[in-house]
Amino acid sequence: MNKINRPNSRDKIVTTALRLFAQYGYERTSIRMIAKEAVISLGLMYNYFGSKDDLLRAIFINGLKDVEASFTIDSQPLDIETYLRRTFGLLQNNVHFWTLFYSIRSQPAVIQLLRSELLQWRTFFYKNLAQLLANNQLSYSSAEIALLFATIDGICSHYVLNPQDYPLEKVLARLVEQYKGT
Amino acid sequence: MNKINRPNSRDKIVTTALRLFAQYGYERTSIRMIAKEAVISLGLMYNYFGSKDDLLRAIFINGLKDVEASFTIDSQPLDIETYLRRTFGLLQNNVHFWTLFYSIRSQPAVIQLLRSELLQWRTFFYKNLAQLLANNQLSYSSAEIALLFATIDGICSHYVLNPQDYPLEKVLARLVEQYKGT
Amino acid sequence: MNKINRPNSRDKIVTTALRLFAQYGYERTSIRMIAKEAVISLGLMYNYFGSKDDLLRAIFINGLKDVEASFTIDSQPLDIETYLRRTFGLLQNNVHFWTLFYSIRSQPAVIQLLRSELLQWRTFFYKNLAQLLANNQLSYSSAEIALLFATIDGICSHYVLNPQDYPLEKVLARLVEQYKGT
Amino acid sequence: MNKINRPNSRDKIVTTALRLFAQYGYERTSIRMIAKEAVISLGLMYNYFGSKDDLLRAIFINGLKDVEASFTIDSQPLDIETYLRRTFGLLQNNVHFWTLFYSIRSQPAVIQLLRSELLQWRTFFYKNLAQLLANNQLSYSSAEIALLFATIDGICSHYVLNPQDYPLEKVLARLVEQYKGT
DNA sequence: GATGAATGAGGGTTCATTCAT
DNA sequence: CATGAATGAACCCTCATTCAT
Repeated sequence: MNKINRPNSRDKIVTTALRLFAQYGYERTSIRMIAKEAVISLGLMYNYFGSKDDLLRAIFINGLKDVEASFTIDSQPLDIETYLRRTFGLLQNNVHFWTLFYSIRSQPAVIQLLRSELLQWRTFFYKNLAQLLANNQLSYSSAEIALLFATIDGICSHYVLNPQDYPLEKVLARLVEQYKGT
Repeated sequence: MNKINRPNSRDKIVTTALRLFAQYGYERTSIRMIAKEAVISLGLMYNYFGSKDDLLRAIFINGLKDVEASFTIDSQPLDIETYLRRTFGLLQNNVHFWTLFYSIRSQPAVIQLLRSELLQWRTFFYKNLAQLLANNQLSYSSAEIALLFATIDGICSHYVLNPQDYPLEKVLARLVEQYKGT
Repeated sequence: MNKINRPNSRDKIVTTALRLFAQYGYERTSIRMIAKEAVISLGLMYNYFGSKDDLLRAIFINGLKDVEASFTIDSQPLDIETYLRRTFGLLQNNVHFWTLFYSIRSQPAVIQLLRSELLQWRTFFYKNLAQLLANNQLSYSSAEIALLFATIDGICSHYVLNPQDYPLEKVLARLVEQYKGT
Repeated sequence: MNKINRPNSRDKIVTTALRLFAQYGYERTSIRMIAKEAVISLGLMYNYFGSKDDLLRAIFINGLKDVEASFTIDSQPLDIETYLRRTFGLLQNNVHFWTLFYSIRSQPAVIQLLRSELLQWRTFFYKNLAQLLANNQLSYSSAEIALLFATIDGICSHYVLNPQDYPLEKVLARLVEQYKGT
């Protein structure tokens, strides 16, 4: 939103594109669809973004910024439950983005566009998890981290496949138990 | 392969398509690319499959058949390690297929084509995991199953993103420990 | 024509398509041919019409509108000669359209697209003929109408097969005689 | 039919092709459809005919032969009613052929293939009609002939558009009246 | 900033035709 | 005679992108 809540064109484009990309997939969403849905003219997108790929990249970078923001404000260590709750909170706050994220992460063609962003995300996540395990007096071998990473990522990807029905809370509880109980 | 190792056209199409779908993604792989790569004519695919979608479906169904085959031959219960080794063995035996699998599972448009196959796969996996946990005197609440499912799925999806470097063996060992040690 | 005689793209498409459809037949006229002949780009047609079928339908509806317009302006009954002259006048004014009309009316595949338009045309024509015969104190049994309809339709179809040489005027005169003389 | 009622392949091809051409149109009927419907192999048609166009021509020539045969057996003049009944009899005996005939006669592209046959048919018909009118002490100006030709042709073309419902008998009766009564 | 007509490469698909068997 | 796998030109259509207004 820009100024007094009047969404400007750029925001309308980004928001609409994110929604449609998530709903139909990046490739199946045409610029025409976005323009029609956002009620703007066909060519306007090119005033703000160089290409469709650029638009995707902008959306992506923007979405990942939230992650970093969410985890760099703490001065003191988080316990596992808090950490997971915050992670899944991000997921639930922006389901469209994470749906897009997972629909794209495994697409070899598109992945090229976002190589550095994805790498950065992965690195950030790894560091965070290492810190988390260390802070909680847990083993933090690379295997342990990779395992926890895979678990969290698996949960998130399952969640976005079916947000309505996924028992996120229960799975979270069980995961906390597993790590707390050891 | 047909007869004395001479691959017939249908097999060439399927093999090539699987490889290219995995490499470039389903949408970005054109029938023309497949024909050129398989060194056949443009129209030949349509002698064997009704459409590009049909080809994908055939590849998919075929790939998932292996999973079922691999887990329905046992008369006695498997322990966790054996089960995981076999699962990851399938993954490593057919990396192209599983790359395709993960590149498609989150694509809303394509998912429609394969809804029933995906559901079947998920159901089969769930039942297997429930059985596995029960056989090994472990809790098998739905949360526990969902958690283990997400973990295995997460590992697999991470593996196909980078088969060369992923420390599959170590992660597997750690996962076994986690479940054995409890 | 748009404004000061500068034909806009839509008109160019419609005019060119009508000419080519008439000349080569609907099926044998490709979108590429139309684009090339109209000196526009290949895809432009799709800015104005949803499909090739849609274009045909638009041309058809437009052509038939003229018929109705031409016969609904009279407050008083027409005599046979006037009626026939007007009918054949329409034919001569828009030979391309009527050539297309007759090239399509008997094509089972294409006919589906235009079922309702063709039915409407036929109904309108029938009503007109009934009125005409009644106004001129002639028998107007259904057989009489069907016969006159077939005669006029036959003349028109023969005319468009060879507009240069067809003795339309003489045939018209003879037909008028036949009905006047009875 | 060949020999003792066992239709040979050539006949099966011709019969099936005629039916399908009439039903779907020449362009929309593929060689594949014919082969499948005739239960023969895809390539067999090319053993008997040089091309799809050749097949059409053969069907056409064959169908028109019947017309000539039907009208060259008489040693004595026909009266109008007999003549018309015989003409419409041919129509009703081979609706498929005449449906095809009318679906093709106005198609500019296809007409080239059959130019000489169509011309021959028209000439034959004209001569016949001239003879008929002369024999029945009627005017036989070229306009009169063209008019009668158009009328008969119009009736035939209307008939094949809807053989079930067309009031052929009544129209015929009215036409006879018209010419007898004058 | 904003519009939308115009472009043309490239997509999936069809189909007449050939030819080795 | 008969088969059907194989070919590739051509078809309709979509879409990212440009640019004059």
